[in-house]
Amino acid sequence: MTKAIRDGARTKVAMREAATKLFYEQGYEATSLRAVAGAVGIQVGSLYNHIKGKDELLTDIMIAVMDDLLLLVHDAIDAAEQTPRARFEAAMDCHIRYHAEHARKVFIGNSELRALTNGDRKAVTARRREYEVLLEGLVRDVAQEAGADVLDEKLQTYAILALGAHVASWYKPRGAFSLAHVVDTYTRMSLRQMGIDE
Amino acid sequence: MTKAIRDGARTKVAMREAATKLFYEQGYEATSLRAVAGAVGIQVGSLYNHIKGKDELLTDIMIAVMDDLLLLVHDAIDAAEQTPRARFEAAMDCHIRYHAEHARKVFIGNSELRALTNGDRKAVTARRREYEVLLEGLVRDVAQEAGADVLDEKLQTYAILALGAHVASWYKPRGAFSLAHVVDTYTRMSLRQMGIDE
Amino acid sequence: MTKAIRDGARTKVAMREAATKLFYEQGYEATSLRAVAGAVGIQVGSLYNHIKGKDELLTDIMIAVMDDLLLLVHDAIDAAEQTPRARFEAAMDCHIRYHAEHARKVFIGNSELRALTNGDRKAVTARRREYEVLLEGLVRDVAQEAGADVLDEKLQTYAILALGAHVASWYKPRGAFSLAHVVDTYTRMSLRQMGIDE
Amino acid sequence: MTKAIRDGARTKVAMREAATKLFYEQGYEATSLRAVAGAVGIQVGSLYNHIKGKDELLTDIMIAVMDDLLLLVHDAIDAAEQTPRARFEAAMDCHIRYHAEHARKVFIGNSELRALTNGDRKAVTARRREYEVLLEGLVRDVAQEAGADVLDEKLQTYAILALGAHVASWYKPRGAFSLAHVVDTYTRMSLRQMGIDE
DNA sequence: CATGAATGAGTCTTCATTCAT
DNA sequence: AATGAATGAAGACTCATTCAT
Repeated sequence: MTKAIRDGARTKVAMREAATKLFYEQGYEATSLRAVAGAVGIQVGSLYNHIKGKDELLTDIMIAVMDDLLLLVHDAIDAAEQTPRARFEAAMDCHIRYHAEHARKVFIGNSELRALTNGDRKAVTARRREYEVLLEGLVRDVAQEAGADVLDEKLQTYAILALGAHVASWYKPRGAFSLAHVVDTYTRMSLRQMGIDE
Repeated sequence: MTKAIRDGARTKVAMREAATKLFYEQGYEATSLRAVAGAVGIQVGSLYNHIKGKDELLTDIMIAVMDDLLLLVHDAIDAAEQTPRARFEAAMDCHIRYHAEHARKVFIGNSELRALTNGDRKAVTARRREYEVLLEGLVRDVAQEAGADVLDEKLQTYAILALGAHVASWYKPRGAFSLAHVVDTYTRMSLRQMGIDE
Repeated sequence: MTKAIRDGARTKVAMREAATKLFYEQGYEATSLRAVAGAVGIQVGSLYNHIKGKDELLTDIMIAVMDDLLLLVHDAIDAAEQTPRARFEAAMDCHIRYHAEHARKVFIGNSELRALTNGDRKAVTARRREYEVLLEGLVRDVAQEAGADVLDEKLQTYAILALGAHVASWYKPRGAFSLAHVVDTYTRMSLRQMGIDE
Repeated sequence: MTKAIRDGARTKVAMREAATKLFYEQGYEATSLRAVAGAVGIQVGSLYNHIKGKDELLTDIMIAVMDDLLLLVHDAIDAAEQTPRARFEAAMDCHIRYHAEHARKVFIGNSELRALTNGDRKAVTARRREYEVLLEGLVRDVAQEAGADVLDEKLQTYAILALGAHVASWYKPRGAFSLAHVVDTYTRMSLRQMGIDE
């Protein structure tokens, strides 16, 4: 009866947040739009005033994550001192921190790729590939500067990506580890891994 | 007679394989029993002669993975020379190799935890915890023997677990990397990561 | 000011045209108001500034068709020489011509009767009955004048109505038959059918 | 709870009959599968044990009608004396009779063509075309034999098709006209229409 | 042990309609 | 007049599960 919120922008934001929470907790397929609508406080049909379909909700989250991540890491290395070492450390800080602080969105990004339609999947994987290339370049530069013998640049990069994904799967804000500790430890471990003395 | 029995057993195996393939490709929720039955070549209803419900299919896979992994790693370190270093390397070999060779099952194990019922989830996470403790012990021992300064034993163990999970997400038998290369590289990288010279 | 008024009227006309096109192509039930609004270039909600509901769109078309047809045939027979033969021929010309030239509206009138609400259906069927009675009178007169033996006046009238409906289902302006040819042929065939020499 | 009929064949027949009745009364689009299931006495989902989708219900009816009609008319002209006149009269009898006796199915066939998917529509229109060609041949033969001057063979055939469609739209078993009377009258009217004395 | 028919709850989506702005 | 956001009911279809044969 009462026509509730009546603010398109706010509704859309609420939808994104509800979807993020639910997709994280139950998975995309197991989350019904009923549940999303319920969390927002509107009727199911009303969702369609803001999206074309359920998949849009997922695609939006996944693309936004990668865009955010790319933007933030780029900003971080631009803001850092322009030495390979400083740039690498800035990137690692940003990488781990983002994966921890946005664990839910990142986790969705890592587990729901197959739920995307072909076109959307391409859009997401292109960004993931771009991120990978960015990190690989930083790995190469820092290793070269240090004269270090990286065993395999690509596998080394994968190891760093793996850390991010894993952090996103267990990090909790008030858990056993402080974010600073995790960031610091993983950055130093990665440098060691490349054969670079701290 | 024997034929009937043999067929029954064969059907169950086929079901497990079909379920593994489909859960890996589409996810548990997105996979219908109709699809499983279709892959096996029987009707949906017939599945219920072998399982109690859809979740049993998933639980079986996830528990079997952890049991296999625990068994194999235990066997590997038992068979190795009884030095911490040899035991750690044997475990790493087994860890990475298993994650690569059984990528589909492992991937399911990592992504479908939330689809399990409470009881089953506990059974699985208990085994995962057991595996983590096992690895952590090996990490501690090898570090102590080498007099190395591991930055954080738990985070170090997580990094190794992360490698396994990540390998399972991209490794393909006839891909760009040979299994031996991946195993060797990640083992050496992990030793370096702990501050141990090779 | 005048602009607003003019636009309002223009919108209503556009709505009727869009509805005619869509109801003809997809049927009343299969046509959504969204589609009508889209064809007009406005939002769905805006339609309700001009109509009370979807059914009004259909009723308007169907009643207008019958009113047009009645008016035109009446005019035609009034304008013709006042002999039964001339009046019948004038009516046939008008009948066939209208069904061909307004094929879409007529087709809607013939297929969507059951979509009308009871009251509206009565209004339409009353006019259809009136048209039938009008034709039947012309049939009777022309037969009597010619001393012809019409086999069954009602079935004869139905045959003429059938021709109209059928023409509306296949006639296309630039098709294989010219309108003049169709009109002429069907008029002569109808006379023959009644046993009247041409 | 009770698992009702349990006889696939009987259920399918009941579905077809229910669909015919409902599609005739309300139109294809306006008929819900709920209604069909209700008329059959099963749940909506159970319909899908017998059909792939709602459209199959419609397609089946429409194709069966044309197949029946073609078969019956062919049989009728084969069984008739082998003169053009006898063959034409046999066909007309069968044509009108079928349209009257199966008015509902025929009416569906004439009004729901646009509801079919492209492929199915082609299958149906091919049969309709075949029927038209069959009738046109009979028209030509009977006219030639009688030395009659048919004004336009195609339009003449259309007029006969129109009669069938129209009959199907008003004929009721216990209505004002006996079937024999309708058949006889329309046959004679059609002969007259072609300029053939009875 | 497999089948095919049934269930009933649930899915996403579309729709006509209302109404504050 | 037009918009955009909401409603609530209904739509077709899918699914896990049951069970008589």
